Amino acid sequence: MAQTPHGRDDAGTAERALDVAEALAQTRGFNGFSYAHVAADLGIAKASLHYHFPGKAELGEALIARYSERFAAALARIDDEHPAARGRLEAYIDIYADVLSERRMCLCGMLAAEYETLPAAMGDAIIRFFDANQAWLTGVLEDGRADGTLTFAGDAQEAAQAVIGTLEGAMLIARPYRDLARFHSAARRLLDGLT
Amino acid sequence: MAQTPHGRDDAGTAERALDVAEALAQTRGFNGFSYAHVAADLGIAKASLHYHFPGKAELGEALIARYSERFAAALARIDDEHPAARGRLEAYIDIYADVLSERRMCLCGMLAAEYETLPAAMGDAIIRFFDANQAWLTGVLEDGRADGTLTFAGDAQEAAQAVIGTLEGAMLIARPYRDLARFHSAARRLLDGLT
DNA sequence: GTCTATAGGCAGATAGAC
DNA sequence: GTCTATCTGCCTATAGAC
Repeated sequence: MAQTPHGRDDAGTAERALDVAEALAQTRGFNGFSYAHVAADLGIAKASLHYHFPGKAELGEALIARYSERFAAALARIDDEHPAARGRLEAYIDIYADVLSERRMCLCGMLAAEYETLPAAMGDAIIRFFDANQAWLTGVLEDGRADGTLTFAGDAQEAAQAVIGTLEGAMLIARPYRDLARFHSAARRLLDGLT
Repeated sequence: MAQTPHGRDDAGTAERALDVAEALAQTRGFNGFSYAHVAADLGIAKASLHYHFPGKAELGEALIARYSERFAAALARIDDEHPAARGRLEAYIDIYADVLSERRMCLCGMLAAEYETLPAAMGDAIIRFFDANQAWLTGVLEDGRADGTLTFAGDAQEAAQAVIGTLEGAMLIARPYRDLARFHSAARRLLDGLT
C-alpha cells in the first residue's frame, strides 16, 4: 500500500488514481470513465495505471474497498462523537449531504444502478457495503427506540433498509436537479417520521 | 411513426428496437448497451438501426419520450379507475413494483444516475419526467389530505418529491439484492407514514 | 428498409525500453 | 514506476448496393 508520510499532496500514484477514479465513478458511473480519463487528470500515461491496477475490475474493487473502509471509519467516529441515537442518525445523514454537496452520488448507490454490468467481485463488495450500513443503522435505531429519541413501527432491520433507500433515492433525484434543498427536505421528512 | 395494426408481434422495427433498448437501458444503463446489443437481439444488422435512429442520442430521446407517454397514460388510467387518493397512490406504487418485478430499474431513475454523461436533450427530458410525476403526485396528496385518506405534514409538493425519491431509492437498492420484499417493505412503510 | 463493408475513434490491455 | 508503441476489440457512424 502507498504511504502518505507528508500529507495529501505527497500521496502515491495509486492513491491519487483512486481519488480521480472515485470522483469520476461518483459523477459519471463506472461505465462512464476510462483509464484515459484518469491518466489525463493525473498527467501520466495510461499504461502507468496498469502497473498499480492490472485491470479496471481491480481498480473498481480497490475503489469500493477504500470507500467502504472510510465509511466504516466515519461511522466509528460518529459513535465516538455522538452519544445519543438521534444525533448519530443526523450525523449519518450529514455524510450523504456532504457527498451530494460535491455533486457526487454515493459511490455504491451509483454502482448499484450499474450492478448488472459489473464484475462479480465488485457486486459482492457493493452488497457488503449496504449490509454494513444496514447493520450499523439497525443498532442506532434500536438504541433510539430504547432511549426514546427515535420512534418507528416494526422491525429495526427493515426500518434501517428504508432509511438507506430513502437517502440514496433522494441523492439520485436531487443530482440532476442540482438541488441540495431537495435532498435536505427529504432528509428532514425522514427524521420527522422517526420522531 | 410505426404503426402496429395487428398487435405487438407485428410492431415495426423501430418499436421493437425501442423495446429491446428500453430493457437494456433499465437493466444495464444507457452506457451499458450498444447498437450491437440491440441489433443482435432483433436479428438485424447494426446499420439498419441507424435508419430508424440516426444516433444513440436520438434513440435515447425516443426511449424517454415513449416511457414518459406510457407513464402519463398509466397515471390517467389510475385517475379513471381509482376514485380515492389513497387508492391512486397505491396504484402508483404498483407501477414501480411491476417494473422491479421484471428486474428493471425505472428508466428515468437509471438515467438520473448517468445524468452527467447524457446528451442535454436526454437530460432535459428526464427532468420533465420527474416534474410530471411530481405534479401528478402533488394532486393526489392534496386530494388525499382533503378527503382524509392521506395524512402528511407540510407542503404537498415537497411530500411528492419525497415519495418519488423513496420509491426510486427502494428500487435502486432492492435490485442488487434481487429482493422484491425489500421494495415492498419500504413501500408499505411509506404508505403507513402517510396514514 | 435492410444489407455488407468500412471508416475512425476509443476502450482496456500488453511488451519492452528506460 | 513511468514511458512509448502497439494490439485487439468494440464503439458509433456512414456509404452505397439491393
